Amino acid sequence: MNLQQLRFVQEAVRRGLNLSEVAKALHTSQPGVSKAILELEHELGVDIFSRHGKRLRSITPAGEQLLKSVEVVLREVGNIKNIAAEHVRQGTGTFSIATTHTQARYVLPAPISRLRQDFPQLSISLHQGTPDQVAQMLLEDVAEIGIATESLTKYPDLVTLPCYDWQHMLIMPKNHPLAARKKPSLQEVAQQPLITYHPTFTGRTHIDQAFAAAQLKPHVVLEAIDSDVIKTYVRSGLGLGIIAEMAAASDFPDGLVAIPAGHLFGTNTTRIALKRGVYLRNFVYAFAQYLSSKLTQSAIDKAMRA
Amino acid sequence: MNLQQLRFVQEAVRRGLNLSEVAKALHTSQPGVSKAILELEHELGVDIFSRHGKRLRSITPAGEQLLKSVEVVLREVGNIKNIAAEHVRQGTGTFSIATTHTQARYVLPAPISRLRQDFPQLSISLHQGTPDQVAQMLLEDVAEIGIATESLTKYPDLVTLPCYDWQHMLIMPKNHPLAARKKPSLQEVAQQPLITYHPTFTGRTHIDQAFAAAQLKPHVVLEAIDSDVIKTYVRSGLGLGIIAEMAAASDFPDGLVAIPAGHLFGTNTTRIALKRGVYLRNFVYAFAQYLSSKLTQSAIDKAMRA
DNA sequence: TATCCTTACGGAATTCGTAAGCATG
DNA sequence: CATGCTTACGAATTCCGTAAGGATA
Repeated sequence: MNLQQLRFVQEAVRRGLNLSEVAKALHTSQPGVSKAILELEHELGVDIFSRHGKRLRSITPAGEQLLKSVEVVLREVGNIKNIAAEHVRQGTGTFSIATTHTQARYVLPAPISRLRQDFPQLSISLHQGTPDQVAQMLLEDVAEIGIATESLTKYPDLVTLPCYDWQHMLIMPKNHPLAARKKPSLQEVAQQPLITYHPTFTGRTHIDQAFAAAQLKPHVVLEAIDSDVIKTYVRSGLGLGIIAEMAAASDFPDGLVAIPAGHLFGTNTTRIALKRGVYLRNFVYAFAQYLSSKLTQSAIDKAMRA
Repeated sequence: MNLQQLRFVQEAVRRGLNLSEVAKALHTSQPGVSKAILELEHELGVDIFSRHGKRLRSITPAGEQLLKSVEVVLREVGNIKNIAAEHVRQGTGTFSIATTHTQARYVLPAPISRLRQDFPQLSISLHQGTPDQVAQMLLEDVAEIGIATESLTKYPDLVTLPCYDWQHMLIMPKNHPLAARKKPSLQEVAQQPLITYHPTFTGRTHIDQAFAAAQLKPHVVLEAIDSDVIKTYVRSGLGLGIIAEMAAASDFPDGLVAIPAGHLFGTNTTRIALKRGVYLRNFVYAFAQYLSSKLTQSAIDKAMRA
C-alpha cells in the first residue's frame, strides 16, 4: 500500500469514477492510475470499485467504508506537510483563501494587507467562486479558509464560525422616487424593477424569503455576482439595486443614494469555514482574527474539536 | 513522503531513538532506516530528531508535533487493512488478545471457546503480560483488545469499559486457625504471613490500600503473578493466600478453604481496553459481548467516540 | 572498545510513461 | 466511433541490501 494509491482512490471518487479525469487532475498517466488502483484492490483482497466491462460503475460497500479511512490518511499527510512547513520558517508558504466576489472586493482588502504586513514572506492565493464552490474548494483542500454568507453551514465536514453581521442596502439614482424615503416598505420596493445578486449569493436567500413571506412577487430584472455590476446598471437607470452594506459603505459612487434595508430583509451573517481536521498554520489564525476579533485561536480550536 | 518513512519515525520514538533497534523490529537494515528518516527530514525541510554527533539525542519540537499526525496516519492505514480483511471474508484473520495470567487462565477459556465456535476460521493469539504490558501491546498495535484489572485507565489513548466486578478470596489449608471464621478481620489477616499477587497485578493495589488505611503492615512472604503458584504455596503451609475470586471459583483444589474477602479489600473491576481510533472487526465486538453482555457494540462505539 | 549513525555503492524491485487492445454507449 | 479502462512493455527511478567510515560513551 502506498500513498499514491490512496490519492488515486480518493480522486476517483471525487471525479465521478472517471480515471482519465483523475490522471489529468493529478498530472500522471491514465494507465498508471488504473494499475495503481487495481494493485491496491489486489493487495487488500477487496474490490473498491465495481466495474461494468471496462468502466467503473460504482463504489463497493467495502470501498465506501475504506474511503473514510483513506480520507483521514490523506488529510493527515497534508497536516504533516503543513506542520513541517510551519517549522521551516514561521509565516512562509502559500495561503489559499476561497471566497465570493463581495468579500474579495470589499471586506478582505484590509485584513489581507495586514496579513501581508505581518507575514511578508507569505504568498496569498485568492480563489473566487460561488458559496458552494467555496465549500468545495475547502473540501478538496484547494483552499484553507473560506469566507461567505451563504451555504457554508450545509456541509458536515466544514466547521463554520460567525464573522460579522450586515444588512442589505437599497441603492438608486439621486432622483429616484424612493430616494427621499427613509424607510421604504416592502411593497414599495416590490413595485420597482430590481437589480441584485444571483440566487446563491450574498444574502439573496434572505431577500427572496422576505418577499415570499409578504406574498410579494418582485421583478428582478438583472442578477449579478458582482456588486459593481449592480451599481453600474442602477446608475444607468435600469432599476432599484439591492446590495450588501459592505459594498455600499466606502468609495460610494457619485450620483447614487443608499438606504439601509435591514428592516426589510433582516440581518445576514458572513461566516468563515474551515475543513474539519486540518492543521491550521499560525497565519490562518492570524487572518481569522483580523476578520473579526472574536475569531481567536481558542475559539477556532474549540469549534474544530466540537 | 511514504508510509515506510513514517513507520520508521514512529518506531524510532517507540524504541528510544535507537535506529538499530528500529531496523531489527521492522526487519530491515539499519542504514535503510537511517537513510529513510534523513530523506523524510530533507523533504519536509525540518529536523525530526536532534542529533549529537552521529547519535539521535532527542525529538525536536517539530518532530513532537509531527508525530501526532504520523500516528494517526499509521493507525488509519491499519484500519484500511482491517476493513479490507473483514470484507474479504467475515471472521477470517488473526485476533490478538492481551491479558494477564488470571484472566487467561480463569476467565477467558469460556468466551474464547465460544469465539472459536462462532468464528471457526479465526486464529486467536493470546498475549500475556503485566497490566502495563497489556496497555503497551494495545498502544503498539500488537493486540486489539486488552483485559486486566489494574492500570489500564492510566492511558489516555486507551478506551476502557468495565467488564465484571469481583472480590478477593482468602485461601488456606483446612486446618488453618482462620478456616472456621466466616468474616475474619483485617487485623487477623495482617497477623498471618501472606501470599498474594505482585504489586501491579490483579487488584493488589486494593489489598495494599486496605491495609494502609487501617495502618497495618502485613508481611507478604511471597508474591506471584500466578494464582496457581499462590495456591501451591498455600497448600504447602507457607501462609495465607489472597487470590481473585475467579481463581477460586471452579476446580478448587482439595485441602484448601476459600473465604470471601470483599468486606476487607473491597470490590475490583476488570476492564477491557481498546486503542482509541482503531477499527474493530466484528469478532472483536462479539468477543467483548461474550465477556460481558453489557459490552454491546453500541456501548463500545459510544465509548470509543467519547 | 563497543555501540551506533551516516555515507557509498550496486543489484533488485518498483514506478511510470507510451503504445496497443478491447469494451461500452 | 468516441470515450474509457486494462494490458504490455521498456526506461528511469527508487528502494534496500552489504560494506565501510566516523563519532560517541
